[in-house]
Amino acid sequence: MKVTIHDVAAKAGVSIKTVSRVMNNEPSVKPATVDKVNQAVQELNYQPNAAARNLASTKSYSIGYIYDNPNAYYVIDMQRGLLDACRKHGYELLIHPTNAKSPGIVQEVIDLVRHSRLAGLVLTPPFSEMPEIAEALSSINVDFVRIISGSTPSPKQTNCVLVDDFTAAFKITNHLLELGHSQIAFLCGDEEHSSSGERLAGFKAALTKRGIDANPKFIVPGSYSFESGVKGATQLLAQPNKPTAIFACNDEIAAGALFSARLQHIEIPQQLSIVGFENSPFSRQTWPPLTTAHQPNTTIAQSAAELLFKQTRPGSRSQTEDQPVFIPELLVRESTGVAQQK
Amino acid sequence: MKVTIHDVAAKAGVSIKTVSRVMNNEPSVKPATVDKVNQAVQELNYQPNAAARNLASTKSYSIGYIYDNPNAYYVIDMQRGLLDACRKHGYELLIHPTNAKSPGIVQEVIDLVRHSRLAGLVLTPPFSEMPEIAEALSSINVDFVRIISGSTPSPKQTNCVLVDDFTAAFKITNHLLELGHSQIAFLCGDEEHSSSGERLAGFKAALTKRGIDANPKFIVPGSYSFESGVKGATQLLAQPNKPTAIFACNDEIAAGALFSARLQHIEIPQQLSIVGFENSPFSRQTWPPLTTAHQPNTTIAQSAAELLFKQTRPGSRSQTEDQPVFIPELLVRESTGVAQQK
DNA sequence: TAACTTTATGACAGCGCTGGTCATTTTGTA
DNA sequence: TACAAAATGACCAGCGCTGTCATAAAGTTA
Repeated sequence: MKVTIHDVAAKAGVSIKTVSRVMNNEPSVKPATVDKVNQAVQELNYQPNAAARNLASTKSYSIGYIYDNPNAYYVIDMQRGLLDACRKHGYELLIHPTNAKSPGIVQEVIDLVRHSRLAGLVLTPPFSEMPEIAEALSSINVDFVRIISGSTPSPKQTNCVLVDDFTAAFKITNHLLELGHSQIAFLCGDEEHSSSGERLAGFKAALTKRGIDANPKFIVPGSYSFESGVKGATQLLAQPNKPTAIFACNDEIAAGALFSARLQHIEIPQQLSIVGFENSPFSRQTWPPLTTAHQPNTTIAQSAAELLFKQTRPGSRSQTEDQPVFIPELLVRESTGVAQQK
Repeated sequence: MKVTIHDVAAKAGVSIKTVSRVMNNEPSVKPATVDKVNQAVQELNYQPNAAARNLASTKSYSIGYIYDNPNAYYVIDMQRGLLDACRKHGYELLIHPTNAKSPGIVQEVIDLVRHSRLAGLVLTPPFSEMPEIAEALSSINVDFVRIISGSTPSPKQTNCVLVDDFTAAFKITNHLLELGHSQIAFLCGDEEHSSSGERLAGFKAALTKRGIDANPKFIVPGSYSFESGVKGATQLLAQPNKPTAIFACNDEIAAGALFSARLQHIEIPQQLSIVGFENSPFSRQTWPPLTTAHQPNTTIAQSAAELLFKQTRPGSRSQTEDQPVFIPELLVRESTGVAQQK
């Protein structure tokens, strides 16, 4: 019922020390022994007692997830992925909701790490994009992994999981181009979020490749909100020269755009195509459902946690020094259609 | 920097055991000693090490929060409240996302409690409404607190935090009645959720009090989703005898109803009033913003955690034996207006 | 004031694990 | 076959705290 390291040792016919070695990926254990132990672990469903490990070890066995994201769905997904990875490795996850804009945020993070003796931290936007946090953590020698928007792994930032918004946006734009659209507008998200810039860049690149110049009037600044989508789309659709498609920087903006179009009795997708980004739950609930880009947040989170564990326990085997890149995947639904003939 | 119980003991001039007693509100410590220790704790900014406590104690210093709620906003709010309470009492929070409908769910919960040695559990719907879970937890002697829909504290269930959906629904309905509406329809949520039944009951009670009979055709079964709202409202508005107001069982349904009305060029609130329930973030983002009932989820969660701590540590002083009841508060926004003259 | 009960406090073991040291066994290599 | 190298075990201390039980201080009674 309560499985301890002793039970595993007995079952595998080795000493507890060896079990400990296996659990911690320490070197100089024969592969055959590793297998034996792992099998016993499996059969007994052994999970190391995190409290005991934390207490005994100078290193710690818990990682932290700091969040301040109005997007609850994103947080929940991330959490789940982190939790999965933690469970697998016998780590604990400490969640810490906070306010990214609070002036004492850096100190708060440091205190958290110190007090809870965290092995490391997973940072998502906006924290992953705050250089002062990264510097502070480095200076006190705490490992962390950042989930950021980007396409090209750089040797400098080995501790990053990249979400390739650029390529995803490129693909989405291509989808619209293939449907015959050439008058495509872009509704931006918050400027501070690099994801918005990356997506815009991917959008522009796809147009350029087709020899189309992005119409500056069709690029509307805004923020990641429904209201911003309503406002942006209303503005666009009031122009004499209307776009035939709108690329919204995320699903909320797209929902706003959808709403605005509906108000003006514009048929979707017959008269206007709209795409979103993120594949949030409500992108399926709009009418028509949104074409969007799916971000596998749970998987991304898992991968971030794995990367963190590798850093934290350099002794571990399978040292594939990789920097994961995730490309959100195009998800075609009913909000996009063939471009209207002029 | 790393303050332990020994430091506090030295500073206060007592043994570590006494410090431990004070930290746990154990009886039979002289008030003067308590003060001495507390002062030392304050001066050193001592916080007990949760890992060590968990390891040493048969009881544990962490509580669990099991969730399977598609409503991410709800989960995030609950989490925050639980976290606040935990921090205050030096507890840890263990979150466990799972699938409530999985056949092995009861065993899973038991395993979780056993393995992580939880002091107790906070249950929200749907878990709080599953008798088999409550029974299983009772049988293995694990404390838990349920957050459930209800209005009258009962001596039987001392371990409940009540959310008085009945009264809140009553008030919302009154709001509509006061605006002159008499033809009010009700869009139900999932039947399994008792909240839907409670809200309906409150709705009916308010009508009855005004001498109005609820029109059975105006009570539409459904589920807590946008689609359900679209469907229900479409059905209602297709009838020759249309309601002048719709009470949606939650904001998502209300958003769906709003959407349906908009499709049919029905002006809100001039031609039709719509109310939601929950005050979820997007109830502010619809157009017009929804009149709704605000549920203080974070506060509710805090109170649930406090109640749990009291159960877990019966030794503690200030034993106010209360059963908190929260009444969601009417929040009037722009989706409701004076009833149209016929 | 002695004898006894109650209350307050302390000494000590041990929770489950890791880290270190050293001895012993097994394996690989010349 | 001899010897070095790798793999494993035995053992101990200790992480910071609580539980148990023994002991000291205070309060009560006759």
